[in-house]
Amino acid sequence: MPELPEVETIRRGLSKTVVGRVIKSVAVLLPKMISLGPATVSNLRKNDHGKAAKFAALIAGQKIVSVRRRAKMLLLDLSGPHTLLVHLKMTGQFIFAKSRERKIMKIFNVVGSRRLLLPHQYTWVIFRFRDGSSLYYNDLRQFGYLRLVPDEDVPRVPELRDYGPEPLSAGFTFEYFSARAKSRPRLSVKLFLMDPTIVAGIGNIYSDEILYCAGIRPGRRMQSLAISQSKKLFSCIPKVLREALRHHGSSVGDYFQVDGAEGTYGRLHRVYGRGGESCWRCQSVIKTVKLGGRTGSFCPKCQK
DNA sequence: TTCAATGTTTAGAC
DNA sequence: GGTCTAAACATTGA
Repeated sequence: MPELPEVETIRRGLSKTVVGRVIKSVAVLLPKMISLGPATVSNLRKNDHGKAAKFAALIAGQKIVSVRRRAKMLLLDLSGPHTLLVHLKMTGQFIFAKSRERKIMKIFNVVGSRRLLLPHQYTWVIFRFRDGSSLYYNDLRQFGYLRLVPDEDVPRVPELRDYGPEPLSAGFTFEYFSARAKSRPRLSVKLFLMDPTIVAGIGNIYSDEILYCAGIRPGRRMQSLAISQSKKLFSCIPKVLREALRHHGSSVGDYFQVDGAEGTYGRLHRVYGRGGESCWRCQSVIKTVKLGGRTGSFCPKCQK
């Protein structure tokens, strides 16, 4: 569930907490979560035990110099010649805990919630710093990964290479947006927004919210959009993402900030996750539609 | 016991 | 190459 606003919030949290700290040791509790080199997903499934030891040995003694973000990927620059790439996928979390004391946090499952003590049954990697603080990587579904890559190989990592422009950067222009729209005329507008090679960092939550902002139904084909709708859609992308960022993202599912706090944007969702409820603007019942196996929610009156 | 749901990314068919 | 479908991953609850 972490999308651009959530991952950027986590990046900022890591910048404030772990940057400048020196890693004393790393505990890898589930070797399949980590990998070495510019590997693709197929290599991630290999599960050799030497891998975890090598991973830990390469990281121990390193200082975290900075934390960057590209799309939904986090890049932790280490003082040595490696960068740690982290993708949280659906349920990955980074939680920072001062000193050695275990910190109480919440893990929210798809339905319901429980409070668990850290480290818990979904903690897979623990970074222990020289000053006694710790950074926990938790991942209920185990879909995320931590990949240690030599600095010179970072540009060759396939996902990083293929990402489209950052929607909050100057490189994301209306000219680019319309050119890509022209090349995918039959694609539904929701799947267009969610395609990471077109624009980075947008998933199911924010594609729904952006389309509500733009007044466009998720199933509309790109070629059917009027110029005015195209422009509105383009302007809603940074508008919605920046608004979500101001609220530290949406805590639906398992997303939490690095300090364990929730993101509050979920309270402001106009359509996502609100199928069957009424639209705040016009009171119509929010409908849902399946597109490419994904559920999209929209207001049938506010969105055309 | 089976199956749908969940999100991202990749692979394959047409 | 565009477009669509399915699969992989793990867990949960209906």
